[in-house]
Amino acid sequence: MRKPCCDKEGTNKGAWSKQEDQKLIDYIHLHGEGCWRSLPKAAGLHRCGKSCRLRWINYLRPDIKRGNFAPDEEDLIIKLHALLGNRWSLIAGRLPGRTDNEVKNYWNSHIRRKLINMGIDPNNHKLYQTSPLPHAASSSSRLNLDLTIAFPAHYSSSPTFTLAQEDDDNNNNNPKPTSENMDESNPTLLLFQ
DNA sequence: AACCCTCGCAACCGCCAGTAC
DNA sequence: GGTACTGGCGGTTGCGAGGGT
Repeated sequence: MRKPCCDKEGTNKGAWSKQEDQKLIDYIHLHGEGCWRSLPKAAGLHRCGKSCRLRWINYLRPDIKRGNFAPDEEDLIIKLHALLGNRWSLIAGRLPGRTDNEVKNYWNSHIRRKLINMGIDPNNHKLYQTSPLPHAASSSSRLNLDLTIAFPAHYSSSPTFTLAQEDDDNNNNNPKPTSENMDESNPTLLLFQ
C-alpha cells in the first residue's frame, strides 16, 4: 500500500492564511524550492507538502501574471488545446506567467462555454454535427468552415500551421503529444514560439 | 432584506512517471 | 527487476462573491 503523502492528522486544510503564506515565502527565499515533503516541518507549517508546492506554484511565485487573459493569450490557449488536449502544464508553459491551474480554470469557465456557444465541440474543436444551441449554426458561420478543426479565421491563413495529428473518428478527442510532436524542433509547435 | 442560484477560483485528491535504493 | 518514495499532473470539489428574484 502506498503511504499517504503526508500525515493527515494535524495538518491544516482549506484557504491559506497570510501568516502561512509568509512562512512559505520566507522559507523558499532562504532555501529555494524543492524537497516539498520535508518543507512544511522545516518551515513550521502544518500543511501537506503537496499543498505547499501548489500554493507556491499557483499563487505565491513572484513571476506569476495575474488578472484577465488577453485576447491573444486566449487564442493561443485554444490553438494549443486543439494540438495538445488537456495538457494544461504544457499549454501554460507557452504562456509566460500563467499557471496550469489558471489556464485550466480559464478554459473550463470561459473558453469552453464560448466554444459551445459558437457550435464548436471544445473536446475536439470540431463543429457539432447537430448544433446544441439554436443560434450555434449562425455563429459558426463566422468561422472558416473549410477547416476540419474550427480555429478562428485569422489562424487559417497561416502557411506554417499544421495539425499535430488527425482525429481518427470519435475515439481520440484529446490527442496526446508524442515525443516527436513535443520536440522543440517540431515546426508545429515552433509556430507558437 | 432574505433567499437562491450561478460563476470563478483556490485547493484537494488520486494517479502516474521518474528515480533511488 | 522490484519496491518505495517523491514530484508533477489533471480532474474534481468546495466556498465565497455577486447577481437575480
